[in-house]
Amino acid sequence: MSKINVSVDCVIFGFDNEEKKLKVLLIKKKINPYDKKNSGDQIALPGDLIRLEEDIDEAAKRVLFSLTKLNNVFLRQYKTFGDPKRVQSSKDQEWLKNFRQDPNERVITIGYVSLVRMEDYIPSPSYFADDVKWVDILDVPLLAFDHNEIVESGLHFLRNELDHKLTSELLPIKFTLSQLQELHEIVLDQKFDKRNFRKKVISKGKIKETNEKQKGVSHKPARLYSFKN
Amino acid sequence: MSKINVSVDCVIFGFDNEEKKLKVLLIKKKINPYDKKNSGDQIALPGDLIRLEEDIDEAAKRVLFSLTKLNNVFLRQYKTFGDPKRVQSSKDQEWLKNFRQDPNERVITIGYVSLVRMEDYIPSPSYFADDVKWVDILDVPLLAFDHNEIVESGLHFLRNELDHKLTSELLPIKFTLSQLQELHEIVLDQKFDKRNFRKKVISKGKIKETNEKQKGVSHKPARLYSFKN
DNA sequence: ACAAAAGTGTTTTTTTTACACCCATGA
DNA sequence: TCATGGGTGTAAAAAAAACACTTTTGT
Repeated sequence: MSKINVSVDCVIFGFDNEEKKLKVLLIKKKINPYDKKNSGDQIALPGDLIRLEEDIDEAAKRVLFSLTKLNNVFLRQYKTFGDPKRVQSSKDQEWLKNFRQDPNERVITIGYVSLVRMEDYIPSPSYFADDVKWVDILDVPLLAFDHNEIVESGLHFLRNELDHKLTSELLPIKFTLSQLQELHEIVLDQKFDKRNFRKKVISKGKIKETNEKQKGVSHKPARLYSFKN
Repeated sequence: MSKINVSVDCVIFGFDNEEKKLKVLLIKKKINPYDKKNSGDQIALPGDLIRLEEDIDEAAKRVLFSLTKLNNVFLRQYKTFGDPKRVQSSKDQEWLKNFRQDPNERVITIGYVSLVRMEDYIPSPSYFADDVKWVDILDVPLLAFDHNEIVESGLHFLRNELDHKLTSELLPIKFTLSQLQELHEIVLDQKFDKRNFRKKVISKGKIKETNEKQKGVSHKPARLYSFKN
């Protein structure tokens, strides 16, 4: 017999339009209500065991929804973490023993990343999540298990793979080129030249002009674009 | 209880220096000796369940060795396959029922790719492998489970990720630039211009000249290079 | 009229591609 | 001396980077 616990962990990056920052969605896990010291307090990625007959991509969607109520998020599998000791550090045992039959058993986890517009996805804690919040990627605290490593490698993956499919989730259906540029700048943490950025993005042929313009802005209104298809 | 069988599958690509082709390593699985029809005959990737307390990267090495005797292969994890029905097609049940307690149980598999010099890695079947062979990537037959899909996506990954770490396994410690070029041409299935290839590969700074030259060739002997570090 | 972001072209630099001949060796 | 693959530079084309001023709107 060599069956193993398998979980999914979701690294949801949020593009914060107000603070112009990239954030990551973290949950605070419910602790044992009888534990007065709150020693089981844990900040973690939304993640949980997958079910016996569930597709892994489906599991990622379900788990994300069950803990945060986020729905319709495009999730991309990027890496599986399988160190046999990854959940056995002492900091994690307190929580595990309330939620798992055998808290010492290994868990292999499949990592998923996504990138969403923060304002469109208001998470709300549920199930074993006591709280859910967006945390600046520069202020990520010590997390449960190996979740700091999972966040790091998720960010790395995101920056290398930033493309049409991920970015098209992030903007309104109709958006300005400046919004698109800002998105790229925040995610990649790099500045681009306005003219060059426009030339390149238009030449890629993934977006098209609409006839509409911004309304109610106290400057020249920008033309709105949309993604093709 | 939601523990699941987890396996690794190794997609080992072999660079065939004689035929100048890219091949993939497949095993023929042992069938039930009492089954006269040989109906359990299966060609598959080398892969097997991981052990209870084993790191997944270690598992990939162990499994590859246990089935093919290949050793010291640099394996890279690239994707996890988790369709709950992936091992339940009828073509696979015959074999499974001889090797698994419950042949209907799902198995999640973690895919690993590698690229090796065929001549350096002479596989030899062992454990439940009846035979091991290198098969031209254009002649891959119908495989067990979803292994055709795993091979396809492994090839895709390889072509996108071909880099120093993968290629340095493929050549002798000291190699000529023509050997390096040929390797790239075969793996990527593309021709390159000799002068441009040399310029680019030298400018990347990953290789260095040695003072040695080829010996015993009936043409101008080529300078030998080695990878840095 | 002013502030604020939109919009737009040209030049320079860098990178990539195309291309052809002489060289050193073994047979 | 011939056959074989080794080795080299330059020009053209394409892609990327640098750069500054005018326009339209709301206040």
